[in-house]
Amino acid sequence: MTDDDRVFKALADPTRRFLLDLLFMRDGRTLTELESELEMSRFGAMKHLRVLEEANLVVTRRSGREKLHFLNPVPIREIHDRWIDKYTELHTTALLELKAELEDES
Amino acid sequence: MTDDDRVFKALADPTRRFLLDLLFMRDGRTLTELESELEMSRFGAMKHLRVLEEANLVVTRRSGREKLHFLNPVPIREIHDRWIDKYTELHTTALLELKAELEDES
DNA sequence: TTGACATGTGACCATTTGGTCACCTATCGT
DNA sequence: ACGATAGGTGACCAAATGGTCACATGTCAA
Repeated sequence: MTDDDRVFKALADPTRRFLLDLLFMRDGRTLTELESELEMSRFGAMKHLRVLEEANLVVTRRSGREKLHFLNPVPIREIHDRWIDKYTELHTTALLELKAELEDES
Repeated sequence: MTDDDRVFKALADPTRRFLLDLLFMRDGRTLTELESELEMSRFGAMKHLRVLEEANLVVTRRSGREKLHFLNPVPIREIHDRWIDKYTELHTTALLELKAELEDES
């Protein structure tokens, strides 16, 4: 399994994306705190966090019996750079802004 | 299935990422041309292209009996914007440049 | 030191996914 | 018209994935 395979497989699950959303809002949470936000057992949450950690999307630090989780944005940025050409980036941004405007109006 | 679920599931497979790489290099290819680059049957390739199209990562245009495929960068950009904070973006870019330098040296 | 708490492991099962095939429709060039 | 070419559908099977549980380890606080 390659590095980028791990990243994309990790992002493929909605629960794991939700965990990243939680950490994007506030970093440094424990497993127990994150698990309380999910609709599944602690074991399910732990399995998902492990996948995120192996993909390097989440980095952790131990503090006594607690394990703190932090979001790492680097792999996300690498996805962007893989398929967004520097020269078309401005164009893509303009399209996104147009889309946002249209959705605001509707 | 939500829009972003389709996008991430589509990106989860290495063959589909390779198809995006091919289209990133050169747009407007037919199914037959893309299939010739893969190690699988035409049906496999077609199934993958269909998934990419339903995720809006690839858009198509018919021309006679041929179907031309184009890369659409918008969903990729949306992934980036979901977890990369405008304020930390510069920092992340710096980290990536550092990483690239280290890999060049090794 | 003892009980409660935070985290970790391996086995297990239901569902989803990747890939192939037989067969079909539509369009091109002669 | 007709063979060759480009693309499309539904069924099918092996392998991977999401989730749970019984059980285990390490750490805190009184």
